[in-house]
Amino acid sequence: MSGKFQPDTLAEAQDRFIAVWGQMGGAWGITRTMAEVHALLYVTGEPLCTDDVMDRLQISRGNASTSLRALLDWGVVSRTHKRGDRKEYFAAEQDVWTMFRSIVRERIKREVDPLLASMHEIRELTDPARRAAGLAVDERARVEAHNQRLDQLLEFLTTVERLGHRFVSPAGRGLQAAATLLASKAAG
Amino acid sequence: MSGKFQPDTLAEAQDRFIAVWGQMGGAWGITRTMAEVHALLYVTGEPLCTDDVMDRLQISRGNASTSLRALLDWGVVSRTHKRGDRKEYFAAEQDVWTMFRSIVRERIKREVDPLLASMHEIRELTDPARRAAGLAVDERARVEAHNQRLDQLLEFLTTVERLGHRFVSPAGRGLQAAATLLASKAAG
DNA sequence: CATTTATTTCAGAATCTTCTGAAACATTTT
DNA sequence: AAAATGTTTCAGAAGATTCTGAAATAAATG
Repeated sequence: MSGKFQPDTLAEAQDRFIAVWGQMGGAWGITRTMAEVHALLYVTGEPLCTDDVMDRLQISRGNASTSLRALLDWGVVSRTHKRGDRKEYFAAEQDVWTMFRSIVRERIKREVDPLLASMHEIRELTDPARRAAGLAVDERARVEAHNQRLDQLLEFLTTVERLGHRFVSPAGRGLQAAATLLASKAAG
Repeated sequence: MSGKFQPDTLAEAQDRFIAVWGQMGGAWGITRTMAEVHALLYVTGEPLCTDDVMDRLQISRGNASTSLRALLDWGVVSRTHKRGDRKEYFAAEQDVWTMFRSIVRERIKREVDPLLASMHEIRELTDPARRAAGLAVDERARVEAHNQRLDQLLEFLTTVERLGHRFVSPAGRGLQAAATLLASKAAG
């Protein structure tokens, strides 16, 4: 016993943060391990090499390599090197808003944009100019209601996509400020 | 052949929408089937019973029941009845913004709030007033850097949580308008 | 250019998630 | 209160995802 101070309190806090962050990753469609690796790099604050990650998280080399690569692709982690050391080191982006901006950018690119493209294709299937000729009136009404539903969704998704782009763009600092303000207690 | 008009163009458009919406569900942490059931109810626009869902999506009764129940819990689908019919029918919320508001409300409640609670707990582990006494200076510096990182994240998550609440609240129509405006081409 | 060191890849294993189908439960009708 | 109809639950099966570990590849060193 060494009095009030536990020498590994910091390590414990890190571990718990890693666990919680990993859990969250799972709920939002990225793998738990990938989120854990990110959490480790973020909470550590300094560059770690593959072996550091393997040892701390108790995962295989393959898994560590794959997760680090994925984090690089997302743009939330970058490579570094140490003088006189052949290994690669990895460091997480330390600014939370910048990190979040990267995540938004990638998710729009990977999920929203393809979804919008598909939705436009689907919408064209029932484009009245090309398809409605010769329909019975009730069928025509059904197609029109369908089109209204798709259009509503398309408009919504387009708004989301535009907001996202604006947030992500260099000028998007403004949106960050707006968000902070809108979320403040003052803005009633 | 019946000329230009394909009698099942509507059904094809619905099926493709269901597929695309289901796929998206997977990427955002809800099950594909649940998203498909929701897509079916949304795109159909009228109440369907369990058997309708089973037949159209080719899934088991258990799966249909569970998915519908989950959608009810999320608040994006509601129960209905038909006169002279003992079955329950299910209809999706038809307003996209209302639907999205429900999703945001639930995700904050289920994922952001618990995350914030855990983060506060973790932050307290390294609360300087209680823990820093008697640390070597370098260790103390490390703990302080750690605390700054957690605080940054906590502040960010709190902003997200507040924005979400404001969006979801009855007064949140204002935020919807703001979002639409900010995403418009006009707002340069 | 052979050796050492570091990184990536990927087939199969382990694990986790989702689905089925039948039994249990609930409700309404006769 | 028995029968008929509709709904939920859940154990095990099916399926999908993630992980391991060793082989292949790449890069640096002497």
